Amino acid sequence: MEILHERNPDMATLDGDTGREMAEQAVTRSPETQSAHRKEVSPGLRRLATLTSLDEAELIRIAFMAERTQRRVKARSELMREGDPIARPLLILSGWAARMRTLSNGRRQLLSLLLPGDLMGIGRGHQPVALSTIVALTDVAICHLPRQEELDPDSGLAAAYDLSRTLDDHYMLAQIMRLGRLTAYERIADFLLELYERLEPAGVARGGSFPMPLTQELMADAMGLTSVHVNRTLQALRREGVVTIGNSMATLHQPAALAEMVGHRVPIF
Amino acid sequence: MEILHERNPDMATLDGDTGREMAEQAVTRSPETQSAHRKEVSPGLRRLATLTSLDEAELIRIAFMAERTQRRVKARSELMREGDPIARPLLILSGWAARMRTLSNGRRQLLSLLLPGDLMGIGRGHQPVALSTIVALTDVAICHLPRQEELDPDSGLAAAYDLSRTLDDHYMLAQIMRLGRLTAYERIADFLLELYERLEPAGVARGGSFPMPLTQELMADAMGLTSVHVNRTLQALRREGVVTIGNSMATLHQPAALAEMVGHRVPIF
DNA sequence: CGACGCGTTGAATGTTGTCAACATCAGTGG
DNA sequence: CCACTGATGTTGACAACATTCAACGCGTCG
Repeated sequence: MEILHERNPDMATLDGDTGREMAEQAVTRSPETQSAHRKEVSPGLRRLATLTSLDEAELIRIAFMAERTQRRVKARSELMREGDPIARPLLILSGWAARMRTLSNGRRQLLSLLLPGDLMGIGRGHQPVALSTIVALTDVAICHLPRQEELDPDSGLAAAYDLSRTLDDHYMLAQIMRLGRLTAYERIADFLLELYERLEPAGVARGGSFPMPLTQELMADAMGLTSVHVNRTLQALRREGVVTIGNSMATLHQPAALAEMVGHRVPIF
Repeated sequence: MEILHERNPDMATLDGDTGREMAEQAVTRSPETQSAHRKEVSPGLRRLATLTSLDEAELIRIAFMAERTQRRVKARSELMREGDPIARPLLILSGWAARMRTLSNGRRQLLSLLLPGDLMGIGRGHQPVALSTIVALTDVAICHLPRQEELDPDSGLAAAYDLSRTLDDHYMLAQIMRLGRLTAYERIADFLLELYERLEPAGVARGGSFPMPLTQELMADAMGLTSVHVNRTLQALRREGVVTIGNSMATLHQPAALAEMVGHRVPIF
């Protein structure tokens, strides 16, 4: 089994770099301006903007803050360890991370995924503490965002925080359903559907296709299975033409039909 | 399979009755006053008071509000349905409830338990919506509490809301670990340990013993197993002298040793 | 080249689910 | 008071699902 976890990575090393033109671009983004330099907006900011309607001034402030506070983290390093105090909210600008827990005997469970546009540490109360270790699954870019108390309660960002928490909960419940009551086949199908659904607003998924950086072993840790069984189940899904996986990409060929088949549910908001 | 769910019970029927002397008693409660009428405080209020230090004035207000707004709900009825708006926070004064979801084919999963002192609808944002149906597993008494926005942010109750949310999350993560990576034997042991741990501050568990109103089928729904397998696994636990179950009570004989054996973790706060 | 991570495969084993039957008990109504 | 009913717990035989262990291919990277 491969080993994740490498405490204290270069979290504090590199600064800005991709955040360069974010501010202007964020401002530029309006429903009509669909192409051009719009591409350069980070997936995380794009996804954040889909959560609520953010006005121009807010977008500028967020984009600047993202630029100023951006950090890059290498795959496999720990973003956060269980019990750590969380000083300020963090936004995932790009890359994948996950909350995980490991048992003494080595069994490992991925608790929830953190994808571009997801927030960490907007939790609960004034002294939030990480409830689980967070590991970067790919190279990840993150930035700080204002604490909830610093926000105008009626601002778009405050609403985005609220919605983000609700979605977190929704996906935790989905995870519980998967692990408790779905077969391996259904779990994987449901999981892939969720990935597509969550990546799409970040602008990194289109037409049923999305990046799939997870190894089969990590998928196994996410689904409470072994990597061998994930492998065999993926083969079944491929054989049936449901999905194509390879080259770090996945494609769902009949998302709607598949969702129907495995009873996949989308968030109700 | 037994059918839960009975939409719209007599939620709106009976009023106060056990809440009679709550106010005085709540006030009376101080570390020294251990016995006497103290017994009459509802498990839910007792548990709530253990979450943070509530000053006298706060206790009085809460106890009065509990008395004024108390409702009783019969076992098997729905307290709330997925998608319902949640007008105000609810506190469980006594009895057990659960968040559950059912799949089209009848498979059912208990997502999380709600025990005396647990809160519902302190969720997220200003327009919280129930993410899952909530079913009363036993007869339940509930009451309203103030909305977070109505509280002094520095009050003990606000702190209790924060802590309650954190604990909710903790127990959801525990549920994910159980379902994803524990064997049936470990799941049940871990679950029983959690029950004891959560019921103790409500004053309804002592010396390893606690009320156990769940049928084996409900335990199965909680643990992602079948009732037949729960039955067999419970027999193993009994045979090994780990637990005694019967007469709607359960007793753990070596909680500490059991926790060690199955790697059970307690909340870190 | 060698080491390593990752995906793949086969065979054997283990765990959990399914189906069906029966025991017990509490409650219900004749 | 008894027969009936329904919910719950229990058991056995069997099937299905998932894990384990071990091995190998393939590509990447140093």
